[in-house]
Amino acid sequence: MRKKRKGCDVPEATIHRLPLYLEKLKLLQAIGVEDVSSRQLAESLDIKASQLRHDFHYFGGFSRPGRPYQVEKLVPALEKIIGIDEPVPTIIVGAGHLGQALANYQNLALQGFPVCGIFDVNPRLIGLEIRGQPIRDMEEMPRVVKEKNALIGVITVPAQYAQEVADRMVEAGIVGIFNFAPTDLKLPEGVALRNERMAVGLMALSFRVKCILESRLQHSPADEVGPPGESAAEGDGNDQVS
Amino acid sequence: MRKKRKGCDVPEATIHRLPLYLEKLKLLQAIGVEDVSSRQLAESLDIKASQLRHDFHYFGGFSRPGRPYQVEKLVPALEKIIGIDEPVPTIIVGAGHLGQALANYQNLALQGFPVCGIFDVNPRLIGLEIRGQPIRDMEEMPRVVKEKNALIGVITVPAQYAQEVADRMVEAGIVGIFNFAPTDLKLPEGVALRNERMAVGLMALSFRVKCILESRLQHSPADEVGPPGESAAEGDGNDQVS
DNA sequence: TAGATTGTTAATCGATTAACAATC
DNA sequence: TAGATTGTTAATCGATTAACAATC
Repeated sequence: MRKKRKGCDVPEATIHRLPLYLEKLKLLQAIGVEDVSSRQLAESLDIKASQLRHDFHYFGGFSRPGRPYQVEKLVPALEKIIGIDEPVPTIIVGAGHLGQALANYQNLALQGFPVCGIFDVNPRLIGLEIRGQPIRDMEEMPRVVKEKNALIGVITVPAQYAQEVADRMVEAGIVGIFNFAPTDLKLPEGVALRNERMAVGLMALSFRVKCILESRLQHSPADEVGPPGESAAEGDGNDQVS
Repeated sequence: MRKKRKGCDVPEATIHRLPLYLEKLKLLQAIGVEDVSSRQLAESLDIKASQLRHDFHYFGGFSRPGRPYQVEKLVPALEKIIGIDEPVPTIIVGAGHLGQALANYQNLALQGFPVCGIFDVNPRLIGLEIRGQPIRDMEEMPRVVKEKNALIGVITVPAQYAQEVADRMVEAGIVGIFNFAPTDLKLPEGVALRNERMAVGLMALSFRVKCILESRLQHSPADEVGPPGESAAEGDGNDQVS
């Protein structure tokens, strides 16, 4: 017994690859592929086969050794691991442009996160319907969370209200918070947090863009547009320079 | 001369921390703080001071040794490194809910990414104004990119159109692509890509939520809601279990 | 059997952290 | 000077990759 705290001491990097594996496997499933080897699957994701097997090894028992993976078995196995083998009821607090956009985004439900409540404090928004669902008064949030057993809460309010919203979510029983507000939320133990900061992503991209522009200047001074290359690439799920 | 390809061989992890440093420093600047030590700054971001200094060391010359950092100097230095010392003109292709939400998000411009064009192919959307800017026909995109010197393109179209949009952006001269569509884009060399997949983030969160629920069951079987803890935490900019 | 494949351990690589001389 | 701080190198840690026995 080394470090076996539940089934949860899995590296961050591995956790972030699980959804990518699942996505690719669902595509294969859709076109009727039955078996897939670690080499094939890894290749299509631009990673090493040994990394994929190493990742799967944290959970184990996806295949018999010597035989490739069966898509039909691997898909539900990954869904179980990720925790979306049954729908994860999700609420959205903040019915501004972003909140409404998310509520409208049908893919969320398809991927296992049905929106079971949208809330705001703005009386002008309350009552509006989005995909058959009314925007509700924030006061109703705790009741809805309990009724629908909502587990995940998405925060799309302005930064100054985010902490208060988070506190009320936690009190209502929300277990995971998906935060779009650019603030550092303080949460009690036993609540998961993921910050989704678009500005951070844009700035990382900007850094690369700056590097590319600089290298263009070096290679072809006085050119308006650099010469287009040819190679292509996909990444670890986020970003890279092609 | 070991590995000195331009100024761009900086670890991913470091690049992603730069925006966080900048954000915190701007907050300090706003409340009139003049000097800040690596220890203070690192503490407020829940990282080690040595990591912060190590990160800065890739660029160097932010302070004289022995003296703390001067906020007034560090802010513009970081902006320069990230590439937002002057505004980075940005276009959005796809004026659906998400595209409109982003176009409305004033913070983008404030953080250095003014939206200089919003495009779609849907005639019902073309002509609508968002914050004084009309949604334009996709055909106009190349012209606008050239006129405004747009560098970054945001893709908020359905997945099946994303590759075509990306191709046209690259042809028009876009250097960095911020992709919200859940597809693997193939890009020529010399174009930076960042995928912003909300589903991936939600699934990583779901994994944690599942772990938390399991551990609650272990500790207090037959309890409806686990006992709230107390500690708090901030992360590396993304996610963690508190 | 021969070839292909997995699960699993060991080797490599890179990022984080610690240590400390140089500086103020 | 003594205390605090940085820049920078070395030590540690963790994640990726390679290797290979076991299996089909």
